[in-house]
Amino acid sequence: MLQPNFIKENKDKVLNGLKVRNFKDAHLIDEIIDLDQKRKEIQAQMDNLQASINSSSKEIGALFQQGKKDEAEGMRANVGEWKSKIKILQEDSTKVKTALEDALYNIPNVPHPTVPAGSTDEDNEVFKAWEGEFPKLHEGNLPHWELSDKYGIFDLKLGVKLTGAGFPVYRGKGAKLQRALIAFFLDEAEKAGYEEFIPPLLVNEDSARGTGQLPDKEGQMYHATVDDLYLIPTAEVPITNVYRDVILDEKDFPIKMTGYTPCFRREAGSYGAHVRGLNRVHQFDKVEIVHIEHPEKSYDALNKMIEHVEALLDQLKLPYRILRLCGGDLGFTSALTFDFEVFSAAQERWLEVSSVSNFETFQSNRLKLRYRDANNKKHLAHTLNGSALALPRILASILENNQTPEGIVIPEVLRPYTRFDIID
RNA sequence: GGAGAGAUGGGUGAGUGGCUGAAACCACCGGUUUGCUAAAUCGACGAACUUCGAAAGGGGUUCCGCGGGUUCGAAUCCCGCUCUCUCCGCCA
Repeated sequence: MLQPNFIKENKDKVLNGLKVRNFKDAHLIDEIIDLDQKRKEIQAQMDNLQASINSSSKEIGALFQQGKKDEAEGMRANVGEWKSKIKILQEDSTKVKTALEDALYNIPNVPHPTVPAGSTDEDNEVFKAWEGEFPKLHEGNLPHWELSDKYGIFDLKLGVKLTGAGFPVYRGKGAKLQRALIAFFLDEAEKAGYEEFIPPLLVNEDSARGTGQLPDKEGQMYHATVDDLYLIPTAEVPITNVYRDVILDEKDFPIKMTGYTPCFRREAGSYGAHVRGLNRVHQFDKVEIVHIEHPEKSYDALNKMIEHVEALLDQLKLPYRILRLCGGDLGFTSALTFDFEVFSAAQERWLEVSSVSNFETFQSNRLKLRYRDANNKKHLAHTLNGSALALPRILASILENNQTPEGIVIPEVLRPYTRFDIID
């Protein structure tokens, strides 16, 4: 969520940013400025009345003590009048604040200047193309879901029986490979200086609001209504919320956290083409990395996170490319996002496996995540996160790219974890 | 799930209707002192909104778990909620 003052002071910048996103409701900007002004005016009136009440109350107390009841009674009448005025103002104030908040919740983050204009994923910029070789597959190669059936790696039909569509059951060497990937990703994150967390998989409304899943993406989360908790769609939510309502010291930066969690996404309305196999599921595993940074250093941090994800893909020897998301494809809360796509050779498709974003102060404003500078002034910190990495599509591309007539060859870096080198 | 107790500033903890944004102690920070470490001593020390100011800083309002109520006046009284702790039950 943007701050009203920021919007007021950077109106042109905000409007231009919204244009890059193809954002239609630009009128909300003026509305916000007006509502905020109105809010201040009402508040000032209320404060003045309250100040009068407070000082009168003191006098009344003194008068009673001195036994001057008549004078005191007279002042009580005034106070009563002021109180009813405040009550009326209070209602206005609530209305204005609600309207202001609603409007603010509808303004997405201002894109970074390097974000290209555009409306769909076709307008994303290829930031780094793949310049190496693409895997050459043997005759009769198969997409990963058929490989899975052949070798017994994961079972979607069994998932339907146990839960429903989109809940894969990994078994045998498939399960071990999954565990190996998680351990590999976590170990690499640890080497890069991230502290590992195992957070709760259910979060409360405050947390979901803090990172911006609510109210924007309510329909994407599973909601356990009896206890009013949400299944996390990504570890970003609990891990970033560790620092909700925290005032950091400048020297605490950078804060680097990682965690493996299953992720739950309803993916409402996204059935159809290209969702076969593991391409899109309701529950998947992911290792997430989160940075909390000083505003001046957050883009350096973003670069480091990109390098970290690249190193993972290099080590797995998967062909990948990096996209800089255009305004239209950029997430609501993000200022700049790079997507990583891995080439899955049997489907001959690029599959998104990671998304690395800088949210600048958009999340920290909701989170009330601040730091004190050298002069003891408080400022909002910057938050960033990225997948490092999301498992299902990595698994899909490993299966497809590494298939041979003899079986599926395990990438070398994973063998210490799997303790087998082929699935046959 | 049943019974009871509690929730005050970074921590411990006082405060039961006005003099309390909040004692005291500890921690943190700044100064003085000291052969070093330590100790001693003095001072500053919460947050949000807002207003004046170039800034330093000053003013107003709000905040003692959250929400509502009583009252001229609430940390203090009343109601609802949430959470924590203790005991019992159940249990990986």
